Amino acid sequence: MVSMKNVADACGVSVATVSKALNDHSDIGQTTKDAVRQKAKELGYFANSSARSLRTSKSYNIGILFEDEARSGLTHDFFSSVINSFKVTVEKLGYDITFINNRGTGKLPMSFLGHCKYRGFDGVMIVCMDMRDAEVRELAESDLPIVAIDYQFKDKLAVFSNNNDGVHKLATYAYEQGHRKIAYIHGAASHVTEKRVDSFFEFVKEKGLEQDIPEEYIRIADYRNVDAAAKETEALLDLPNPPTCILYPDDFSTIGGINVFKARNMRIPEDISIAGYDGIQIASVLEPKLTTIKQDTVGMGKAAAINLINYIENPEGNQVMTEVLDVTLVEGKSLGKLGK
Amino acid sequence: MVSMKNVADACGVSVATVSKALNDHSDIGQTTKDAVRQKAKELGYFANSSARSLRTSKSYNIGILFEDEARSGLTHDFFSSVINSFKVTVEKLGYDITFINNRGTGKLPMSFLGHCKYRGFDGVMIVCMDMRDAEVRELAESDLPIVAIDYQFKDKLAVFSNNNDGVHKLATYAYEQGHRKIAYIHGAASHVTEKRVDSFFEFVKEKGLEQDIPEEYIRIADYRNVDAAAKETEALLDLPNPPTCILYPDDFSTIGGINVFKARNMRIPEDISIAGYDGIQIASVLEPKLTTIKQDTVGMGKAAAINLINYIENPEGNQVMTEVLDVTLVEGKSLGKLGK
DNA sequence: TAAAATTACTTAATCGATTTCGTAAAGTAG
DNA sequence: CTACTTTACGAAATCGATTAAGTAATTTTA
Repeated sequence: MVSMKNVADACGVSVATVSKALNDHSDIGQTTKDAVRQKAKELGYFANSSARSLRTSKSYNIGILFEDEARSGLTHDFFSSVINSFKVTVEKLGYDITFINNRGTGKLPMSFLGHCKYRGFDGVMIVCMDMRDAEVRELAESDLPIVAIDYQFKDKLAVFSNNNDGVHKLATYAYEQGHRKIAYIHGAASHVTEKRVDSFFEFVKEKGLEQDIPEEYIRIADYRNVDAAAKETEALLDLPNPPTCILYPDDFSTIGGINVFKARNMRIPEDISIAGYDGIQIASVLEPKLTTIKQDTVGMGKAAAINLINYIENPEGNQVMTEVLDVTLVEGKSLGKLGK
Repeated sequence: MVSMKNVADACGVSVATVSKALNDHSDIGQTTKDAVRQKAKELGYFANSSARSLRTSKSYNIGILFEDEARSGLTHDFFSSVINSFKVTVEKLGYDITFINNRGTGKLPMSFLGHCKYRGFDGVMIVCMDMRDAEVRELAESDLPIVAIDYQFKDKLAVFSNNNDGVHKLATYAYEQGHRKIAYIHGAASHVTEKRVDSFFEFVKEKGLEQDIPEEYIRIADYRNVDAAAKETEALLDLPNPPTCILYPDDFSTIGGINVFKARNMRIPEDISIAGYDGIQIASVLEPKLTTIKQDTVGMGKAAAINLINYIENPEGNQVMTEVLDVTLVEGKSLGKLGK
């Protein structure tokens, strides 16, 4: 391995000079800098991050804590999009990303926090975890700079998608299209789900739809679970007084509904109106084009990255601790005017 | 920061003893080991990977080189599934993963190889890159342990999905269902695409279908591009002598075809038969269920991880340098018997 | 019982880069 | 021509952990 020592020897200068030359310090002459850089390239010198961060306590590495309950891992549209945007942004800012796990490195087991300390991450992004998990809490209560997605830890950074607004906007849109009998199949219990459901009930109260929307209209199906969505759709359609519009937990889940409608020879949106949530690619290619709420995943990843790194590099400054990103209603063709 | 020094002082032993105690060396007494571990936990000691790898030249960290031409990044079903499986497996084996980039760490720019040397990765997985890129070549020609997905670098490990077999199997299945006029919309040029197309022509020759399958039946549409697939589908249907069966570049692309058929009131598989490729989740939830070739993404990621780490830890041993994973035909309902 | 072996540590060098402090040489001012 | 700056570099400590080599104390062997 070629080290600064080798370059120094080859140039006839000291290691200190090589270090300063490569890092462009002001107290090294231009001639020397050029010579050192030239030789470094010639010898195939590469800096050593271990040595550097050992000395400086700066790793230029961000940990990502990401574990999907459904174990779909990185194949989860929403989260992988956020993560990808986060990755691109931190890389642009000169940082790398490494995934956090609690399996331990080498042979020794290690908690999430232990892993972060071990790797010396400058900061951490937490996304899509069971936030009540003991190890996650331990991490969140540590002194590390942390940004969480769709969750607020005490005194930590957070980036939210406007979940209240999303469902409210969607339901209101359905209302404006003339729908009153609006059913909502929401995802499995979580902080995000809670907010969405609350916001749906707020909409109901706001429009005085307590009579139109009975309890049976509110159902639950795991996120991204087509079969579960299909099952709940059947149940809704079999009600004596079925809804005219169904809101699904997410875009993917609508496929479950669509299959049921097809089997029953129901047309969208003539016989039944539906809407998804997320605004992932599939929403725009289904026929009819899905009406949905697009979450700004790219914006979320980017904001998380920028706010986190700003916090890391400037811990005293005025920080954006919490950022809420707007969602947008994507008007497809799946939610039509009632009676049209 | 709590270091071994602190633990050593608190225990009244030397730093060496602490190190050995924590690493379970045989020349430390059980009493001392217990005491040291106890104190370490008490003081909140965490090992320091920088110090460790500086000393041992072992990082227990694997670099992943992953850049999608289409810039869909981690949201790409196939690749993200391979990566996820790779991640899970290496973590089980005590390694972390970090993404490689060439934006440089800190402030200095850095090539892919430079980045790998800088971080001291023990090995690298290359997936889904333009393998002819100069920087990729530089990396692939280095002395680093490398495993590539669906590509063979000289003297490096590789894991393939059986691309020849896949298309051949699928086309043959269509043939057995009575189809002769089989069109193939293949993906954009790449090593993988080449293999698949070759294998299709092999099938044509094998069955003597040169007359049935004219040149116009072979078309090109970017992978995962619904619009492009739709366009090519239209073109195929508008031929004076249209095909009875269309093979698409991937599962997602079939949606483009499905939309076209819907618009033309054509039923699947009664009026037209189709098949996808990949076997991602969406294939199993579409109606009708898609006939497709399932690639063993989980197996690929796992094999890549196991072979790479085996190579790293045992460079002299007998290595599995190249592994080809079988694909399986998933019989859906989208490719039917002709004339039935 | 003396010699040999085993046990349980410690000492000190080392990995590669950064950084504070120091200093010789050259330049500038008075 | 002397005194003060400025420029350009070097010496050495340091970050935290590992490990070869050494050593004292204890146990075993002959």
